[in-house]
Formats: sequence, structure tokens, C-alpha cells
Amino acid sequence: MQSRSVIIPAAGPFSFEECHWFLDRGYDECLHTILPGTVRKLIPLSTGPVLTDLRKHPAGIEAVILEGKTDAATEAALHAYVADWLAPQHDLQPFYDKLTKVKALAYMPAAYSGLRLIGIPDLFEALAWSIIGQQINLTFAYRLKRRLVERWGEKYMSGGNTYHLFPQPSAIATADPSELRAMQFTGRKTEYLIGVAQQFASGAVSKATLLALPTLEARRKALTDLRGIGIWSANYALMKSLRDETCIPHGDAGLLNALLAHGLITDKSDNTSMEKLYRRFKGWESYLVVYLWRSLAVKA
DNA sequence: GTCCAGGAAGAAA
DNA sequence: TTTCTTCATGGA
Repeated sequence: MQSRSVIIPAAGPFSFEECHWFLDRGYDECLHTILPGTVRKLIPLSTGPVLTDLRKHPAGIEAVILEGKTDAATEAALHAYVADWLAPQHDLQPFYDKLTKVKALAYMPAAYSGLRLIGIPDLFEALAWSIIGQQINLTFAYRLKRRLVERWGEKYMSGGNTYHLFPQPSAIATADPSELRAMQFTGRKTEYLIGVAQQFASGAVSKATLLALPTLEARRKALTDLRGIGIWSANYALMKSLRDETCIPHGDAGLLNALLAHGLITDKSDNTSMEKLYRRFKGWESYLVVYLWRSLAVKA
């Protein structure tokens, strides 16, 4: 049986290894599998899910379809998905030029060369993940996510392994709250998750309804109007799912720690210095956040 | 035992 | 409008 591969070309500095590293980081991720030089993921497409291996390619990324349809429409959808997820086509050189001009950050273009903003194409997943991750450590957050996914996400078997998709809003909307509580979701996380799922399941909110709004501010408000979605989560979702590169999850614990570690702020309420820094990265604010988050981890 | 984690909502000041 | 308080649990 022949496998089909799709090449997603990169523009400017791009490193598959950096993306691979970010997608690993040692956490118990349940929506993709890390193999040497490869990221394997069951990818939801409009034409049906495809189990795909992503690898480095001289031109950018090679996506090999292991299972699922291989018609032209599927290949086009896969190309679009990977472009939306890892953005290899997005040239970062203008951002690197800005980094170079800030002494404390000038090392970053070389140290993290080619790292892209790794997105979460599914808006519901991005919001659910932000709710799960509120005020708990990431290790525990990944454990909660796995329980949610394994209980309510669609399953596909292949080669003796089980692969999951993130649950549909309709599945969470009708979930029994006590079941979530038993999985160690707090009462509030349970309420928030089911409430947001209901909004998506009814069609009141979706990526499309958000994109149809005229301004960024209107999108931010539509998100914060959801119970459980505050300003941090709204900006996180805009950045990770809609790929709005001007959004900053203000107050983020990791972000503040990184700013402190680089001597860019004097304390966690030094808003003056923060605003000054963000102004220098106009249009690339989200990338600044991504690279500061990257700096929190020691490269293996 | 202590402190904090990729926060949010509601109450109080 | 800004600043507590509560929620709720695991990891270091």
C-alpha cells in the first residue's frame, strides 16, 4: 500500500526540530505522539480524520498520510491544517530583527531559530484547554485533558495503538457533571467546560462566528462573555486558535517569570516596562510571548 | 508543611 | 475601579 505525502513549504528561518521540541517538552500529551524526528497525529479534516506523520523536509515539512483518505481534497485540507497548526510558511525575519534590537533578547534568533507559534486550530479545544489549565500546574493539566479526551473523544485504532480526537462540543455539552468531578475537575472547571461546550454545540459561538466579527476587540468580548473565559483565556485563544499575532495573555505566570528572568521588568506589576517592551514588538506580540515561554525551558 | 501553578468570578473596599 | 476571597489540587 502506497503512502501519500504532502509537502508544506517553509519561508524564512524554519526549524522542524524546534517545533518537534515544543510539541514534546516531556508532558503527557494525548493528541499527538512524539517519535524520533516525527510527530504523529490523528488530524481531523472535513473529509475525515487522517493519521499523519510529520517530518522534516528540505523544503519545510513533509506530511505522510498513514491512514485515511488520500484524495486531492484530503491532501489540500491536510496542507491547510498543517499550515494553520505550525505556520512554516510564515517568515519570522521581521520578528528576529526586532529581537536583535533588545539586548536581553538578542540571543533568541540563534538559540530558538525557526520556532513557530504552535497553534490549536480547533477553537473549542483551545478554550477547553485554557479552562483546564487555569491555576494548576501543566503536569496535572495534561492529566485532566487526557481523561477528558479518552472519555469523550472519538477513538481510532491503528497498528495496535489507539488515537484520539479532541471531543466534540456536543459530547461535553451533555456530559454528566459528576463524572467530570470524579475525574478531579473542580466544580468550576466542570461548569465552565460544559457551559462553553453548550455554546459551541448550539452554534451560538464558533470560529466562524468569531471571524465574522469586525474587530479584534469584538472577538475578545465575544470570548470573555463566555463564563469561565477571562481576559487571559480570550487572548490565549485568539493567539493559539485564530493566530492573531498581536494578542498577549497578560498576567500569565510563565510570561511574568520570563520577563523577570531577562531583567525586562523589575517586579510582576511593572506594567510600564511591559507596555514599553510590547510597543517595540507591535504586530509580533504573540511571537514575543512564544519565545519568552520557550526560554523558560532548558533545551534538551 | 509551604508555595505556586500558562486564572476566573463574585464580593468587598 | 481596584483589590481581596474563594475555588481546589498536584508538584516541587
